[in-house]
Amino acid sequence: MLKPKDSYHHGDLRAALIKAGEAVLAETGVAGFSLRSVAKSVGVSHSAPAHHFGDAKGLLDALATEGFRRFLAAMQSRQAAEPNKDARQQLLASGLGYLDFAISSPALFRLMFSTDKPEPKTSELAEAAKAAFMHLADGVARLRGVSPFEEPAAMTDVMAIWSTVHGFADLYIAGRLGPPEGKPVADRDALLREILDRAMP
Amino acid sequence: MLKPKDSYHHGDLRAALIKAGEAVLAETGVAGFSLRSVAKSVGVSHSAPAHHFGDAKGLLDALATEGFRRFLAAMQSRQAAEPNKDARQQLLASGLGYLDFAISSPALFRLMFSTDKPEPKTSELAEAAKAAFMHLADGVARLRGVSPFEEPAAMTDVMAIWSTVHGFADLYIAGRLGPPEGKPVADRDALLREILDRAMP
DNA sequence: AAATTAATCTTGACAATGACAAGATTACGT
DNA sequence: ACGTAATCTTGTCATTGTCAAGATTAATTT
Repeated sequence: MLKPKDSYHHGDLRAALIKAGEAVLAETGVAGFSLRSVAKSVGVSHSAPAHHFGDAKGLLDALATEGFRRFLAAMQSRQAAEPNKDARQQLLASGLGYLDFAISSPALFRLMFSTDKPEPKTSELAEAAKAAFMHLADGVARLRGVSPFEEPAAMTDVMAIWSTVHGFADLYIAGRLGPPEGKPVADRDALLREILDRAMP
Repeated sequence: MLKPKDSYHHGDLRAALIKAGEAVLAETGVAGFSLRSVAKSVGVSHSAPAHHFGDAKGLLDALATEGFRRFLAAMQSRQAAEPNKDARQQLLASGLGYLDFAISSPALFRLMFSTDKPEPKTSELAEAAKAAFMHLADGVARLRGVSPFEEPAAMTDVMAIWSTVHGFADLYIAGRLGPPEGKPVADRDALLREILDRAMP
């Protein structure tokens, strides 16, 4: 898995482009994102990414896919920190992980939710996004004791919880809910807990 | 205020560019937006917009400013439809107007909240955005009988309500809350009412 | 092991774009 | 009427996405 930089073939270009793409996205935002800048930061020609991702949208889709996986991992990580709590506390913990991810990767978070919902075919992006959604649906199922896909009231809970945490995260990273910097994690978490608690009466 | 197309000066180019810019934004999204395409659709040279808006960000800021004004008008319009209701129903009506705007102008809505919160200087964008926020703050003040700027609990209400309706709108226009098309307005409104109601216990 | 095929990456080109500079045309104030 | 400022055009350059053609290396077959 080495990357001999003096050889014609890179060896692991696809992974390197994704990694560099995330860095460019984090630094410049989606506006300053360009295929050529990513290629340059990896040290390959401007046209090398095309073979792995097709066009620009292909690389952005790959970044969003990787983003959804880390997004799910962030929610699970917060849950794992308090394994013995009840379903409600587990669901709140997921919400905190949701916010963690948005704050740690705001541009990627925006990218993931800016594109229209991908076709539910067998695309990796659609699968990764669905896995994250299923995490929420499972959490509500445990809270209510019934699947949201069978009980409309539980699906309403899903939408209420999702809307609340998503709106909070989106407004937070836009700097519209308070001072962009400074608020310690404890306060931020407590605020989201209180607000999110209302969404699951 | 006529627009003699055969004269050297346009006469009302600034307004025409904003109008055309909104059309381009609605059709192609922010990704396909370009200064030159807007200029071409108005029938002026590719460099004409620069004198009125400086660079591309200048035009986008102007579009966002106009967007916030119509955004506020959409909320007030829904409120005006039921003038004799109590503060809670008025606030819910504002939320429906929030969603109305997001659905009618999704690309513009995304633009308005995608940029970082503008500097609170005397920019028109910051003023228009603040006016929309003040509408929400006033609604909560009427509901609770105290200003959110004096009572932290009321400010928490503001954040809860804003997060909920914003998240719902953002997920809705991304096609993630249900079928992108088809749902009649009545169902959509009823769903948002029920969810938003939880945010103001 | 040698040859053929496939995959990977480079080079070159083209049109579209944002930004800038310089000039042409018109409006406006004195 | 004159001079100044505002408005708009033309021309240019660097950057970008996309495509086509070729060079290099890896994989597969024989």
